[in-house]
Amino acid sequence: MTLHQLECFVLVARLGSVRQAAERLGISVSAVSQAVAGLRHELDDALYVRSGNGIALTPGGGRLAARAVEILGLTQQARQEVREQRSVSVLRVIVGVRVAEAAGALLEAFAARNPHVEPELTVEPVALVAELLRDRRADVALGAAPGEGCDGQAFLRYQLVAVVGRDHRWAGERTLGPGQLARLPWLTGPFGLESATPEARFLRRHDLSPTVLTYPSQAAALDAAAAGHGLAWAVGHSVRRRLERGELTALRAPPLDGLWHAVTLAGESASAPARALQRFATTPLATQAVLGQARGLPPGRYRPAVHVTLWRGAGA
Amino acid sequence: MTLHQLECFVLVARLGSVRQAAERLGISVSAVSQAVAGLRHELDDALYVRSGNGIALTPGGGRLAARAVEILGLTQQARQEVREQRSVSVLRVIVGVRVAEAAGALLEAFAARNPHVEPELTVEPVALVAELLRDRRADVALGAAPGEGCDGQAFLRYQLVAVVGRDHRWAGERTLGPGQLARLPWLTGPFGLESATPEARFLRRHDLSPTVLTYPSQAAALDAAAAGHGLAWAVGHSVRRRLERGELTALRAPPLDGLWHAVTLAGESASAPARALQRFATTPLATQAVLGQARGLPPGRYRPAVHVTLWRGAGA
DNA sequence: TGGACTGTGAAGGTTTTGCTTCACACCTGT
DNA sequence: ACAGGTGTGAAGCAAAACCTTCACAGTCCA
Repeated sequence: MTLHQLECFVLVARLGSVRQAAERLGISVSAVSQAVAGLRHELDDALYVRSGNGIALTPGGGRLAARAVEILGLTQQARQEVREQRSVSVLRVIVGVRVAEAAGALLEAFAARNPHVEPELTVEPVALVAELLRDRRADVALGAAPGEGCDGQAFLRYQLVAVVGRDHRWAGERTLGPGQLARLPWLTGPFGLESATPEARFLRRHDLSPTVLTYPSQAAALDAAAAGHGLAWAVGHSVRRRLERGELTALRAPPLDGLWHAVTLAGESASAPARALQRFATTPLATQAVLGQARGLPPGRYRPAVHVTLWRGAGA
Repeated sequence: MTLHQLECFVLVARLGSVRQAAERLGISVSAVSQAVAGLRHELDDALYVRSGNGIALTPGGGRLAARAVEILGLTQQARQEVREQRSVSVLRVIVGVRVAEAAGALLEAFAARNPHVEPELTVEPVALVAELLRDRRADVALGAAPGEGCDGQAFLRYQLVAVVGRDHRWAGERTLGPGQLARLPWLTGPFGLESATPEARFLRRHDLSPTVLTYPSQAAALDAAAAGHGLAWAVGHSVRRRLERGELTALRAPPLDGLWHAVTLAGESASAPARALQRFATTPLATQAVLGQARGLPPGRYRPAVHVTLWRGAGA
């Protein structure tokens, strides 16, 4: 698979015709056909079939076209990024869903004091975080406890509280045991109940398995809890205001404790900005940013490309 | 720029040493060095500098390494995706932030009746949607009115209402004119106030420019409005329950009307699944899914890779 | 100050890529 | 049936990609 082959194929897929693609590229029809033939052979998929007066992509061809466009877009982006902003380093930070809200404020504060660093935040399943760090897909991980080969620095102790809607029949009524908590549906963020989280450990310890419902975001799961659809675990300080306003009610159950770490690769492998963020996370300034209310930013500060795949297939 | 070159460079960046990269690849040191030299020349950046007993990446080198890992990961993913699930077509759907919540339910309903199609949802700035569709970065766009060369099908009329917190001094008090609305801060989702939205048109019509604050998600902006930080525009039916519960209050102001479309490329260019989704969007079933309360899904249905870039630089 | 080590670059050879031309198979519409 | 179109594959050739070897310039350490 070469970029050249992908370029040819994308054009064929776009224009729906080998001839037109060849014309556009200024080369012969046969050259294009052969480039695609290379892909076809390597991937063992027809990619497209002749259909009447043109071609029609196979499902595999469609998938390849989709990814190929992304790949070519990224190469373009890479070229551009390297050329521009030569003095600014990119710092790739990954977090689990729960840390994500807090991480925004933390990175803002960090970026404000480190103008030569551009943080880039990606949300991933907690279980993947260590692997992504090891594969150099990211420079710093926030949240997960450090795995082997990694160097972690604890920066915030937090409490998870179980919350339900205001009018829930259990609201504030009495002290609830583990078994009772598991009788409500548990409402979670997009990755479901992740096994590395305090609430998952809690379930394992008590050998319980409540119904789990996933929502496209942590905020949506909380809204669903507020609407009375079940129970959600939230970081204490982040829902304090909503509890005060009475939109949510904390259940009388023992809160779960957790500890967030700033993790980098061990030893020499970590970059200087990565170390700097790790150090910064432990400062009072950072703590203040994380604990503070979510504040709006002037426009043009976020450039998110949120990408959600509705995923069919056997669980997992 | 070839994939081979990127592979070499990524390994050098990871291992921090040309020699080790060469060893790992089973080729000579010089071969690796030359591969990188190709990139170096093309991108006009040193990529790394010799530093003591090894190398240190330049900022540009760091950026390239980051993107290169993504690119190589995508090629891997492409290979795998084409091999697996030969019978399932991927359908790339793009939406603006506001449609995003509703689109999840719609795609779920669509996927349930079209087992051979796997929808993939991406959130993009409204202004880019038409361009992305034309560039074949997506198969269907939901929300934006159809541009030229596209084929749009209106499927839902909605109302935007201006909401504030429960205890806001303006809550339910009197009828508010445009000028008064603009005196509050407007709280928006991640892309800020997008010019193609009804509320932006409203502002242009009355030549107003309120303070705008952006939040990392639409839900976060609404939460901020509930907390009294300003005004947010929300799709009427999606906040009905929160209004009933009194968490939010609708201002007495004329609501703004909008119309969502399902847009594909015109004529033959649209794929069969794209057309199918477009047709589906206009059915009562789809309407019901969109208007219904956000419901939780069984775990393992979402596979989001949310990716947020904190972006520095001159506005825009 | 050597010696060991690291990365760079030129020279040279082999393999692969990428292109064109040509022959051919297939579909379409008259 | 036939011409006009489309995509495929073999043959051949020029260009490049890719590798190795070798010479060389820095850096580190005894």
